[in-house]
Amino acid sequence: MKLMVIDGNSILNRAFYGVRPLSTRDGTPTNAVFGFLNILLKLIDEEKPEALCCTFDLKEPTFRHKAYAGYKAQRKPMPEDLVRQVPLLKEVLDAMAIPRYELAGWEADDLIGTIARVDETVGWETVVVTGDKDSLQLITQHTTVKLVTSRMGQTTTKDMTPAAFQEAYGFDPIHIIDLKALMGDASDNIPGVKGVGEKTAMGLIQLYGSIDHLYDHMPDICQAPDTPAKPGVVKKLEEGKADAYMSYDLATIHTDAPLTFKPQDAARQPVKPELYDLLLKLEFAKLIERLGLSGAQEPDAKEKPFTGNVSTELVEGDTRAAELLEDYREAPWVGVVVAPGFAAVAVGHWESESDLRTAIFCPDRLEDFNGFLHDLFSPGVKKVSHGIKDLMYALLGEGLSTEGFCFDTELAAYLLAPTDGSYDLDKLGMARFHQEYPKAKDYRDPEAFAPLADRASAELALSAHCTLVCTLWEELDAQLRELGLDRVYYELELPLCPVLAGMERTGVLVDRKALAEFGQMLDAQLKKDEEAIYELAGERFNINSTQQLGHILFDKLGLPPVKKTKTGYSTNAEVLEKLRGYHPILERILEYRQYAKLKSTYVDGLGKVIGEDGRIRTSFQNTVTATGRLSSTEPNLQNIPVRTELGAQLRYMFVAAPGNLLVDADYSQIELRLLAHIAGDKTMQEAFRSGEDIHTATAAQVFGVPVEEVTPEMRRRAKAVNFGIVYGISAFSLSDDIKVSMGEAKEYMDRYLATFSGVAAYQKRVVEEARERGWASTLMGRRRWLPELKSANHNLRSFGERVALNMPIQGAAADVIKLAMIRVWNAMKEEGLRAKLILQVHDELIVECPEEEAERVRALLSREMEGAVSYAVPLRADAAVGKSWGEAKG
DNA sequence: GTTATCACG
DNA sequence: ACGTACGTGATAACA
Repeated sequence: MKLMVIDGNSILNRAFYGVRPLSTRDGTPTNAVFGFLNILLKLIDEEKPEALCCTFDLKEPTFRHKAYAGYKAQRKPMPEDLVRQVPLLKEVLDAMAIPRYELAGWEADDLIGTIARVDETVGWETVVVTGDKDSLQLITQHTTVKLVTSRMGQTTTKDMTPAAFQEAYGFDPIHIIDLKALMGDASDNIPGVKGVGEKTAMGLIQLYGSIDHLYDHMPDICQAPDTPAKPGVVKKLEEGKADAYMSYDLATIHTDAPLTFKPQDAARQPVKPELYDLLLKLEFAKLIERLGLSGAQEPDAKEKPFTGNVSTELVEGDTRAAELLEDYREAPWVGVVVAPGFAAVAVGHWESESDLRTAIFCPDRLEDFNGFLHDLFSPGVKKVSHGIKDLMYALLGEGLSTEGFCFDTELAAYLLAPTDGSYDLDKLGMARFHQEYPKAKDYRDPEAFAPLADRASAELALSAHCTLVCTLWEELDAQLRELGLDRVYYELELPLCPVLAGMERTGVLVDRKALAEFGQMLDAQLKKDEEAIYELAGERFNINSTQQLGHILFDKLGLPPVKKTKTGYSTNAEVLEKLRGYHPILERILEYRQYAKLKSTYVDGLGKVIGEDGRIRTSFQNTVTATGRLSSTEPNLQNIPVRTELGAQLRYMFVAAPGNLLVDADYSQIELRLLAHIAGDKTMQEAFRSGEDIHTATAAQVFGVPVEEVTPEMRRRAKAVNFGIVYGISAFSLSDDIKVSMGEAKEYMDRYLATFSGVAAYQKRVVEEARERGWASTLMGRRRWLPELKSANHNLRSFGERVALNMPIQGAAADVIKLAMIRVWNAMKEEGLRAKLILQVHDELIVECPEEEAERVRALLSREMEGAVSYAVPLRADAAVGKSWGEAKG
């Protein structure tokens, strides 16, 4: 029989620092509880203990530490956000029927020790779960300690058995007390022997085992062969003997706490019904699902989404449909949810203030249905939906209009919290109404609609989601206005949706034949490299495996490992480049890697998604990035190679259709220009107005030489500093990037900030402001929440500061090009052009148009992009025409 | 599912 | 004392 005892404070603490900040909608921090429960569930899964309990420290000064009053407690106080989660966790544990043990005057370690001792006497095994090494002394044949470390949401555990401990420390677990007696433990206020540190103490304990034994051999420890004792240690040990024995007592876990405990008391029990409500309150939807919980009773009336009634109607027959359409035309808005392939459509609207009607239309008679769709999606019916860009893409495929959409709940939820990651309707409903809703996949998946048996539940989901859209959107709208996000929403994001849907629908033509030939060439090269590599390595292995490659390079060939990853040797391009001169295999591997990347990701990857018409249709995600940029998936067309000559050949395979041309326009240095404007830095603004290359101009300023005397190296460094400034750099990273000493990097940055004093002042201002407000924002008001700035974790806080520096710049650039896209779209429409926007790559737009329009489009693109905003520094957008992307760009 | 690598701005 | 640049997505290996 096995009992698992959890060191509550320790694990909660690890979880707090290991899990990114999370909170409920009302601001209650929950990350530590979340992390704790994840660890707990994982361990229960792994260990399957028959009994389970948890121990906690109480705040009072503890029994053991009182014994040594001379040592003042100097433990840092727990951060406020962690303190608040302790009672929450205890509540959850109670609801899970997991007994808690806490005793005034006794440390958690003592309670754990006592529990483990009781277990042993009655023949139970004990697994101690903790993040602290203090408990290691409890290890016996029947007691193992699971050491938990948690970082970036990843939990790793290490099972410390007597053997594992021996392996790691070189002595028996019980002697960890002796070790601490010598070296002390600052975090536990154990002094140890003055002048004896970890190295010496380890050596001595490995050799002598206990301090008793050590002091018995005291005078001659320096004579022993292989002694770790340096001269002078004997004296220190003798002087510190009293300290050593006192520390020994302090370090000893007491296993005699007055606890009435039997392992049977902690036997696993079913969870209590309260758990569901509690987890709901904490907004742990995933955990509820994982535990298979559901509410025992009907949800509380006040938790209902609204007080009105919902009626759902399955619409059959076009007479009824036509009737309802009349209502929809008159309603100020209707909520619309569509199943894939228009298998079914749910429409909701308020019939009176308290009566919401949802109607589900099914395409039993496809012809009538198409007529219905045509009317429903006409500009006159104002529609609210969830994820309208995708819906518009589908509408375009059916030849339907994309006009008349007045709200998108998904887009709104994204703008309100752009780092949340996903904005499924059921999640939004859960967060708002503390109620469970069907998952979207229930009906979005075309498969879900196919079998007749699933149809009813799919309809139910449709209706529920339609209700959600109807009841959520006005509140989301109010929140947008409250946060000043309404202009970004209504003037930027919403009007961009039809533009994106159109781009996706148009797609981009790919020269299949050229791509295939390129692939064959790569294959041939790959084969050559492969053989050469096997020859040079003396064996065949999987070159794609970093593990096997690391073994060949660093173990077999004996090359010096430059860098390590957490799993082994690093073999990335930077490392291989550095080792290049040492062995001919390295260039081959570098070359192989380049070819392999091009082949697998681009030639094969793109080849797989070319449509029947030869065009590739990416999906531009508008609810993904934290800064407001778009992202491109399936395939990603925003990372097509360009930096190497070989890779850039791919761009010549993205072509215009016969009789057409591509026009490519990109902003020149948009982020730095925006920085100059936002920071109000006159020097930098002037540098841009002078028309000089900005990196050269920067170099001239920073190095104090005339522009003509700027060397390529100076320009390269200035460029790196410019980039670094935009990213919120540290001197360390800059030095790493441009391979100069830290001091030199610091020097560059100081000179840069002295030259561009406006930027320096801005940097200070923007971080402080973000810290005070809790968010960073762009000129147009796009917002990113930055709870990291208040984190107790230094790394997280620094990250928050860099983001506070970067987001307003990257975000502003994203805002500008989004605005430009809308302008370009409108202008092309107004001028009656057949030109079509097809791609956006952050600071670059690509249009396909009939040959005869190309010149006009080129001028239009430059004009509309440059005129999107009017700031202190003019924006520049260069446009060029070509038969292919490569041609138009080059 | 996570990790390492590498493609882009 | 600490750990190190912002934002993305796809692939192959490995657990």
